[in-house]
Amino acid sequence: MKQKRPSIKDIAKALNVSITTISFVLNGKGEERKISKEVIKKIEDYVEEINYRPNQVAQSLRTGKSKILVFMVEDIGNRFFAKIARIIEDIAYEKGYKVLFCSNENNDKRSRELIRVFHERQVDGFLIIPSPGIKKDIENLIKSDIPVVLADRYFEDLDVHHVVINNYAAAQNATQHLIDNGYENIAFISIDTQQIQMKDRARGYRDAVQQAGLSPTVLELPFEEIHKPEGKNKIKALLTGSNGIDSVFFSTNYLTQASLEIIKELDPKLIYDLGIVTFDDNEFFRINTPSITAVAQPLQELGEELMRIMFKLLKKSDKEIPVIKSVLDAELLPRESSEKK
Amino acid sequence: MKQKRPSIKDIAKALNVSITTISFVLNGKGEERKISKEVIKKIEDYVEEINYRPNQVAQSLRTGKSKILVFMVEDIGNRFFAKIARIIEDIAYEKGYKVLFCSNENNDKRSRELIRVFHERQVDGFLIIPSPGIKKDIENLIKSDIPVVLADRYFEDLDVHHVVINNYAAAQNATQHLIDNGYENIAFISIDTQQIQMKDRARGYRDAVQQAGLSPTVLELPFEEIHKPEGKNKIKALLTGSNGIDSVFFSTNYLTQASLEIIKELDPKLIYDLGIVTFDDNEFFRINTPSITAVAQPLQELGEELMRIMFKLLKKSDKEIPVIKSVLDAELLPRESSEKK
DNA sequence: AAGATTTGGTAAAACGTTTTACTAGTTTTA
DNA sequence: TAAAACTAGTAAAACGTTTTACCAAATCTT
Repeated sequence: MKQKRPSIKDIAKALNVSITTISFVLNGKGEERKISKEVIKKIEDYVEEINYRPNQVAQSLRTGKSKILVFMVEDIGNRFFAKIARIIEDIAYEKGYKVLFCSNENNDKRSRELIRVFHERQVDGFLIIPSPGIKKDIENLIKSDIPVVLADRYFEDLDVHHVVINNYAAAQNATQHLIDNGYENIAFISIDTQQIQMKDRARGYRDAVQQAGLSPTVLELPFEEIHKPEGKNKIKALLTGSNGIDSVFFSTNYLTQASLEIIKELDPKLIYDLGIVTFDDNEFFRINTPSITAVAQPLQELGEELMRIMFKLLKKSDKEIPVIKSVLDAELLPRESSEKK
Repeated sequence: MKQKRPSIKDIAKALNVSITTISFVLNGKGEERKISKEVIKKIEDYVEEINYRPNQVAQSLRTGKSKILVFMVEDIGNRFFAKIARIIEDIAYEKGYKVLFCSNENNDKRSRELIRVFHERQVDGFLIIPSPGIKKDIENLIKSDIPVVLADRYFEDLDVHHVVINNYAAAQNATQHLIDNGYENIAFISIDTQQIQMKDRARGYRDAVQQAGLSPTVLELPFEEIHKPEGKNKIKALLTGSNGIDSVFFSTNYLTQASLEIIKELDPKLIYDLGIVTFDDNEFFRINTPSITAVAQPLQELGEELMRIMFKLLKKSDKEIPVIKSVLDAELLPRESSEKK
C-alpha cells in the first residue's frame, strides 16, 4: 500500500550500475565524469519512467544546503509585509528556493528564538526585518557565514547588507506637501522606538516643519499601546486638544488605521477637515472618502532588490562581497485628504 | 573561524560515552533505558554548556519527519489569507512546527507543482485552500498517507477533512438583510467558478431573493478578468444599466475592492445610494464613509480548527480518524452601506 | 550455587544522498 | 615496448541522527 519512494539504491539495483554513476548523471556530471552516452541515457530514461525525485532531506544533510530561505517580518498578517512576502515568494520559487515566513512581533525574544530555530534547520539565508535589539544576533549569524539581508531598517553601527527606502526624504517631502497645501499646524504621530526608519521619518518631518518656520508636534506611542485604550486616548487628546492641529502625518500604517477609526468615532466630519498623510499605501486609501494621501513604498522593487542581493550572496558565500546598502525612493501619492481645505 | 556545530559525536568524545546513550538522554528516554542519574546529569550539563542543538536535517532524514507544515493559499498577499496564516503560524510554532506558506494563484498547475515540491521535501502535513481542479492530486496525497486538511472550500465527491464556513446561510442572511432594509433590486457579483464556496454563496443569494419574490441579477466574472478592463466594464455596465439595481452583494473581497474603486470613479455620490454588502471583512470597512457592511469569517476560529484537526492527524497518522467536516458560522456586521436609504 | 533477571550501557545499521579515492582495461606517447 | 594517460566506471566514507540488537557485570530467585 504505502510503498516507499524509490531511492538511488533502487535505481542502481534495477539498472545494475553503481549509485555513484547515477548520482553523477543526475547532477549533470555525466559527461565530465566520462560516463558513456548509453549509460546516461539508460539512467535518464529510467528516472523519467519511475518519476524518481531525489530526497531533498538527504541532499541537505550531505551538502549542508537546504534551498530554503527565511523571511522574518513583524507580522505576516500586515498588508505591507504580506505583499512583500508574495513578491519574494515568487522570485524564490523561480530559482528553486522555498521561503519560510515568520512573524517576530517586533519582539527581540521572539526574533532570537526564530533565528535560532531556523539556523538549526540549516536554512540557506535570512531576509530579516529586524526588531530593535537583535544586533548581536544578526552579527553572530553573519559570523557563521550565512547570508543575511535586512529590509526596511538596519543598524547604524553594524555593516550588513540591507535595502531600505529613503525615509528622511520621503517624510520631509510628505510634510512639505502638507505645508505647500496651506497646513500650518502639522502633527506627527509615530511609534516610540529607536529604530532607524522611524527616527529618519521623524527627522524628515521635523526639518520640513522647522524650515517652514512652523513648530512641530510629535506624539510617539509605545508599540504595545497602539491598540489599547491608553494609546487611543493619547491620539484623541492630540486631535481634540487646544493645540489647533490642522493636519497629521502618520509614520506607519497601523497607526493610520487606528487613528482613522478614532477620528470616525470622535466626529465623522473631522476627517474632511483634517489634513492627512500616511506612510504606507493601501488599496482602500484610494477608495476612502476622502481618499487618503500616502507615501507608497516601492514594494515590488524592494522585494526584487532583496532577492537580488540574496542570490548574489548565495553564489559567493565568501564575504568577499562588499556590504550592499540599497536605498530606494518612496513615492508620494497626493489624494483628497491632503488637499487645501 | 567558521567552526562547525558540535554533533553528538563530539559530545560522545568529550564525555567518553557512546552516542547511543546521548541520543537516549536527549530524547528523554534516559530513565526508561536505565541510564544512571550521574550520566544523565553529566550529559545534560554538557549539552547545556556547549549549547548543543541537534541537527534537524539529520533527524528528519532518520525519522522521516520534518516538523514542517505547508499552508497553501490563493495569495499570501491577500488580507484574508495573510490573517489566517498568522494565526496558523502562531499555533504551529507553539507545538514546535514551522509553516511554509505558498500561493497557488488559484491555479491548478501551480498547485500541483507546489504539492509535488513539498511532498518531496517530506513536509509533515498540508493545509490547503484548493484550486478548482486538484482533486486527483489531493487524493494522491492522502493515499500516500500524509495529513491533509482543506480550508475555505472542499470537493463534494472527495472525502477529506476540511473546515469551511456555512456559505449558504451566510449569503442568504446577508441578502435577507438587504431585503429587510428595503432594497428590491439586489445584484450579486461573483466569480465564475465551480468551486463549492462560491456556488453556495450564489445559492444563498438566489434563494433569499426568490423567497422574497424579487428577481436575481447575477454577474459572474472569470477570475482572470477581475483586474482587467473587461471585468471593470462589466461591473460598470451592471451598475449604470437600465436594470435599476439598488444594491449589490459581493461574493469576495477582491471583487468588493475592485468595485468600490469603480464606483468611486464612476460617481462619488453613488456609494451613498447603493446598498452594499460584501463577503470578508476588512479594517477599512469600518473606517470608510459610508462604512461597509460585511460578512466576517471567523478567522481565529478557522485557523484554530484547522490546526486542531491537523494535530489530531499528525498524532494518529493512521487513517483511523473519520473524516472531519467542520462548518463554522460567519457573522454579518451591519454597517452604514446597507442601511435604508 | 546455578539460572534468570536487571542494570547500565555500547556497536552498528540505517535513513538517501554526494564525493573522494580507487581500479582494471584500453589507448597514447616517447 | 614500457610508461603514461585516458576511459568508464565503482567502493566506501561521510553528513548527524535514531534505533535495534546485543553484552558484561551485578543482583535476584529458588
